[in-house]
Amino acid sequence: MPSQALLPQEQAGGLEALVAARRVRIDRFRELGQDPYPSRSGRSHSTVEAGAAFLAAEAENAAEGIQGVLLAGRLVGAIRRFGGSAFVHLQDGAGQLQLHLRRNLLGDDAFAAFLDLYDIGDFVNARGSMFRTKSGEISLAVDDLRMLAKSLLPLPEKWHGLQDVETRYRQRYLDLITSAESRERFVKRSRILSAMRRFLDGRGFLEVETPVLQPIYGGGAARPFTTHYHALEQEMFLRIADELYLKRLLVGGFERVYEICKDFRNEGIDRTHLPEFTMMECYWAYADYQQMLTLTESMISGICQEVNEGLTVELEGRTLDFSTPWRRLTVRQAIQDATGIDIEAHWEDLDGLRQALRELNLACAPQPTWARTVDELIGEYVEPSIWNPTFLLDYPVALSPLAKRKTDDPRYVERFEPLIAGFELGNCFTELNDPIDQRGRFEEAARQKASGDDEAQPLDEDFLRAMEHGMPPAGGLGIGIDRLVMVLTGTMNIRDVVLFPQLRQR
RNA sequence: CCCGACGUAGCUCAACGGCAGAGCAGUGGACUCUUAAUCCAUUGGUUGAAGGUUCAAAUCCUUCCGUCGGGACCA
Repeated sequence: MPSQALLPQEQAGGLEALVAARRVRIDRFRELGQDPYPSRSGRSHSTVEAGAAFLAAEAENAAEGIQGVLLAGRLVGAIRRFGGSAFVHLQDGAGQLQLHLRRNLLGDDAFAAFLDLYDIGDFVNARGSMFRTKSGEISLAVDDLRMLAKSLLPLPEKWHGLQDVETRYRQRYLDLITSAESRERFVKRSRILSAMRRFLDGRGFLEVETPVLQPIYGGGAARPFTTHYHALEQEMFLRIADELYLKRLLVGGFERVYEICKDFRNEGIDRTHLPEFTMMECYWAYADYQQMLTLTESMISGICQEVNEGLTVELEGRTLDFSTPWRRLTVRQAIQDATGIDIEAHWEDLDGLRQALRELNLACAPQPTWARTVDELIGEYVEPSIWNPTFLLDYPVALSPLAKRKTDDPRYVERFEPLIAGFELGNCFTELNDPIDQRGRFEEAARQKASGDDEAQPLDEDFLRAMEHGMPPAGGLGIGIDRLVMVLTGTMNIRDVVLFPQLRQR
């Protein structure tokens, strides 16, 4: 047996010894004329299909009929050896199934080879017949076992799993192998995305792609990542939003468009922010923000119903209720409820608003403009007070350079944000399509930038030219996909819904 | 960027100024229905890195690296 040959390497100790022992086994496979990394494999059933087939046959008293089942997957957990037999679980993309290996079924040589040459973590083909153990677990009695891919490094321990947060992010594959919960969360993320695409496709929206690298960034307030494009010898920005390009498509005659893509914002990381995040933006010509509101409500509640088979989600021990209709609340009312301040009493009066804050002893980081101060009040006092899905409506025009004014009160714009679990899930407004008003708002933003607001958007002449050719009235909506996945999966940290969150390079 | 906590065997964790340990995994052995298998034996360490204090440092101090939490910045 090859175990004799392991002794010298064993003295090396630690991980090196574990790897050295497995390398010896790879050599042993080759000495036996077997390829430890064969190109061909086979499969007749997934683990779940095999279990289902067995149950169906058992119901007809024909359980012996399930023979010649060929599984493919990874050995996981622990090998439970009993001299002449052994148990181990095989995990594939669908689930797990227990394998029972017996000397009298496999033969002496094959059984010895299993004990000596196979490790937890290896990919194998296992062929056999289905049966139920004495303790009732549906299992495969293996009559042929083949190596598909020998592993060199050990998997995390079976009982505690992978606890180290950093390793879970840096080596996500280990997290996925050992944590069914994590695996299911990412499966659900995928289902949420496909449900959203089905919803939008079903309403006549066209999925499009727009530039990630942009010569001028816009469509939001954020610091961008910058890069240099050598061939054109010019500075470029990674997009902070795709809004201005999607609107160009409205100008071009597409009436319903959407894009699901990564946006990049050069800002800090916390439970609800990552510098690289996924956004869905959609634009609907001839619709306004009220129609978009209905669309948002039915889309998100519909997705929740579809992926969770219900309208409630448990998050941090509390219940989120996605039943429609969601609560509606104006910005003015929400700020008044949360702080006692009526923003109309200090309209576009930065000093007056600051004075009111001081009088009420409200902690609020100093902001360079009136608009940013109102924004700060929403972020500090309104958002944390919201739990169930709520539409925050009607923002002051100074906060929203791309939104259309309300016809009955031009101090405000037709805009809402859906708030859930203390944070904003998205942003929506009736899009500004008056090119003269749009130019004025850009110029106002440029003045704010000059007066210290380094997040204000730069003027985009090319976009203005598009709008000057005529843009239909439209509603536009953006939904933060990562945050949507958080609330629909009951996850309180955005890093747990992103497969490979950014970490500092080590 | 600031404050705090943490970093020990492949994994999960002890030891908190006095010989660096356990469980799991691994290795050798017993065992043909286990599922955290059991039993016997056993390998495995630059205690994140560098420096300092001390007779003696995983432990105390300094700097650096990394992660987490909070703040700052920020949708």
